[in-house]
Amino acid sequence: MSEQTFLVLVALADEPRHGYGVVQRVQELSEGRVRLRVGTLYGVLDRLVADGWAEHDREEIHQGRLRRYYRLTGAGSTALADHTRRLAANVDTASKVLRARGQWPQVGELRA
Amino acid sequence: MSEQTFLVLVALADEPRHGYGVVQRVQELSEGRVRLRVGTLYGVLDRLVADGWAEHDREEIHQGRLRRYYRLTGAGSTALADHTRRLAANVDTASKVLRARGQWPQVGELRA
DNA sequence: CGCTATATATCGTCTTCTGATATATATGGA
DNA sequence: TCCATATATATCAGAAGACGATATATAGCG
Repeated sequence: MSEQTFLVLVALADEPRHGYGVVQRVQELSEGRVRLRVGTLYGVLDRLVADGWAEHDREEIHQGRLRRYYRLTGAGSTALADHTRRLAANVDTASKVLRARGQWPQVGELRA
Repeated sequence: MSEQTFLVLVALADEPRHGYGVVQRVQELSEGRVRLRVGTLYGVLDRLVADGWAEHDREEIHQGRLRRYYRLTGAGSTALADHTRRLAANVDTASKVLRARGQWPQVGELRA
């Protein structure tokens, strides 16, 4: 799963959001690192719906503009949890190797 | 950075390895989850060298078969550390949201 | 009146992963 | 002896996915 797809799932896990809202939320969540392009967003959203990980929520007219909301499904939530565990395992693996190279904080080092 | 590229970097950070050795190490590191195809491996390796994240090490004949070793560069090591921090931040972000949905262990829950 | 933000959607291109294929030697079992 | 499997390299076509560009349209601000 790409970082883009992952962050869209996190954004939707928070609460149902419309496309543009997802773009903004992803930017917030990644502290500005990931600026989701609309071309990417709609591709991701379509795939999530096709895979049963997200579904259409309501539609709203907000200040004269249409907002199409999406919400996370149970399967999507489970997939997100699974992937997060996978990422955590990778971080664990990498930090062990990096620690041996002196490129990762030793235990207690941050408190020193 | 894809999980494949990430795990190749981790495999090389450990010690210099040849192509086939990387495939095996990645499988170990991911506990069997990621089975790197050779088509993927050589593409990743070529890109790492082109980006200055890995470089050719020695060549050896081992039991009549050629082994072409690759080693991680300083830039590669830094990139790996950066990406690992990024993954850790994503895990942190996702686990907060999942905890609110009751899909992530609460603090202390694992010890209960 | 024009710029920026909000909001949707599509399309071609590029990068990257996958699966298939090719070649070759060593090892172990039938 | 023969065949399958493991080791080891490399290439190529196809598919998936991200990106940048583009299009359309309204609201708000200067």
